[in-house]
Amino acid sequence: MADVAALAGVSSQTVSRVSMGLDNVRPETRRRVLTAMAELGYSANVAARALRYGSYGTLGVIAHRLARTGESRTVEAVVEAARAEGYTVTLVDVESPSSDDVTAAAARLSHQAIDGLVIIRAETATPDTLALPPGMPVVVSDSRFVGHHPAVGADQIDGARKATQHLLDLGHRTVHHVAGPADSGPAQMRADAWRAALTEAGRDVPDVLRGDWTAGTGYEIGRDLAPDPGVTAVFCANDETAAGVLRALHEAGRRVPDDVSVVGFDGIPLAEHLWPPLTTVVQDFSGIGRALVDLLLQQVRDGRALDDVHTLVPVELVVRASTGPAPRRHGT
Amino acid sequence: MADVAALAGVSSQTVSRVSMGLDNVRPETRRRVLTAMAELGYSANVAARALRYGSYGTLGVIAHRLARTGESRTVEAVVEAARAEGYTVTLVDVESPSSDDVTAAAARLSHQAIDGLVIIRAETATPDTLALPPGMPVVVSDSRFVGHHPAVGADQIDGARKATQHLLDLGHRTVHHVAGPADSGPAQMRADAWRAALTEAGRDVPDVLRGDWTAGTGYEIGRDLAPDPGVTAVFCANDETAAGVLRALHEAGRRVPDDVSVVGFDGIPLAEHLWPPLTTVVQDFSGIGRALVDLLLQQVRDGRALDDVHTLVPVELVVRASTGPAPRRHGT
DNA sequence: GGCACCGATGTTTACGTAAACATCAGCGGA
DNA sequence: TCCGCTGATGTTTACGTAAACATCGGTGCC
Repeated sequence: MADVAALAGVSSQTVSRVSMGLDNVRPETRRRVLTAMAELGYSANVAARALRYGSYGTLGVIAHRLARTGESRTVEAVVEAARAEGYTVTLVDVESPSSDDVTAAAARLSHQAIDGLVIIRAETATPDTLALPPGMPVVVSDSRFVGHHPAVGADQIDGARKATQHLLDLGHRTVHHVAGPADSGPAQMRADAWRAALTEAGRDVPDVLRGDWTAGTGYEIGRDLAPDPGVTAVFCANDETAAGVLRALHEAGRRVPDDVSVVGFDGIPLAEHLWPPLTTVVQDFSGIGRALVDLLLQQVRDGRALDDVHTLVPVELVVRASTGPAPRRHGT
Repeated sequence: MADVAALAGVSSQTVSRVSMGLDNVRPETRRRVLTAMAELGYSANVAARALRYGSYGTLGVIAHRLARTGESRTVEAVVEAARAEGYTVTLVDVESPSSDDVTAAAARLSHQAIDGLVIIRAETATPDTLALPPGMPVVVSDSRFVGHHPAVGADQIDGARKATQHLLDLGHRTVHHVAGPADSGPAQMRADAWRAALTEAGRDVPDVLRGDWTAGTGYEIGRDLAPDPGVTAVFCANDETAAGVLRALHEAGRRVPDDVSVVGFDGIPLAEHLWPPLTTVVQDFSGIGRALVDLLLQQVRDGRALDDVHTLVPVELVVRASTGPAPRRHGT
């Protein structure tokens, strides 16, 4: 900056004014400064600016298993929304969603230069154990922090109800559920809503089949289910799991949807191109990302904590070829 | 820091020494300072430290369409590798891979606090138009920058050759190719290698079918291909595209692999659970991520540019049920 | 013509940290 | 006993920026 000032024959303060776009600089002076800046390849030092202002123009994001569908799409949306607001995003991927790891990540990040923190799917973390720097604005996505930190989540319950009801409407006597891991909040909500929908309809509630979001366990569970003629409708906690179930059904020679109907959850781009195309509950990940950034920036800018805000993002059931009428039973 | 010093009854310099872990502080003094730090919830201000040192402990990453398979897995690996080296990662997602957008993103990022820059799949950008701050260390992944910036890429050529050869070995007369977008370097390399493999084997080279990495165009192209009995083997530029092709073949009633064999590229987790399970060329994304960070940190730490380093990460052909012997032709 | 005011620009200072240098107490050897 | 050395700690300064304040030349009005 001093070099630029010297070259342009002005004071460093004038350079600062030009670089900040203030208008109380003579056009002629401004031009000289800009020329000097270009010539020296000058650009403002962010560290100094952050030091001066106490803010960084950066949001921290903590995600678990970033490469997973929901995570990467949410992160993409957060990055996008943050950019629109003039913020960049610093990312930390935690190995496990345990509160210890999340706390450690939060600590690492808050020692970094961030103005606020987005926690994506802090599955098992409980509020008591999440130690955050005092005054650090936080939002969480899809978690159990609801009531402790502002939160944004897709309407898991509505989605799971719609999926279950869709299958019942098609004439299936009951619906089996391949759930996500027990320590996941969203998995729990989906399972609960599935159970509630069956109970309200007065149907039998089969045991929950416990998956871990991966296609691999979906496949294994599917192989157990396939020989059972009583299984005619399966609601899977996510699309990957559903893909595994579909594969197991194909291998066992059971036709989809003639013998068994399958529904997924998430709405991954590939869902439409599985075989058969998968009926699924589509989440609006980019809406979630925008809402997260929105809620976070409200706090960052007002310097005020929003404790009990909870934004619910609607979901949509998209019906495709993987679901169909229940097969006629013998003697019916 | 001043508050901590006052509370502990020492100078701020002593606080600094404790916070940096230097050992020339009496244990008793250190204890007092640590107590004061804990009491006040003190943690060092990164901006000031960065200002003092001129380095930020942060790497910038520019990605296009972050939620795509290869991108998110590479980013995850970069984040992981960077963390292992004590760096955090700041992320920018560009809307298009054009050099304009990448340049703008690089400019935005270099105004941010970063020590080095990772560009993932800068598809169309050409070196001439990529204006980077002088002295900013850079690595690129899978791009045409090879020879201008240090680069890391999967061995696209070997992978595409293996895929094509695998199909020829199964007795197929030729192999059709559903390519990625024309402006993508990796797509180009895969198409070139496919063409070379066919030519060397003395086979006909069908027209390239131009996709855009999505399952949607794979499906559309698949619908065009399905009615043609001359099409018995299809090599797709990525797994998503292959999923679309599979769907189109199923809908048209062509059996896989009995009538048509299909090969993908990338090795997404879902590939194994498509129907039928997809033969594909598996890329080692986490290896790529590690190599990128490696190459970048060499430059950051030595302050020296590595101009013509090009790390090639091996790929592996994984054969599954989507490929099989060529169907017997009439009269053979 | 002189004075008050305004816009353009320069000067001083503070942000929080850590290196460099200064100081000071205590200890061992001559 | 005194000197010099060593280790612990304090003081000064610089990093690059921008706010706050100071200055200076010009303009308009009485």
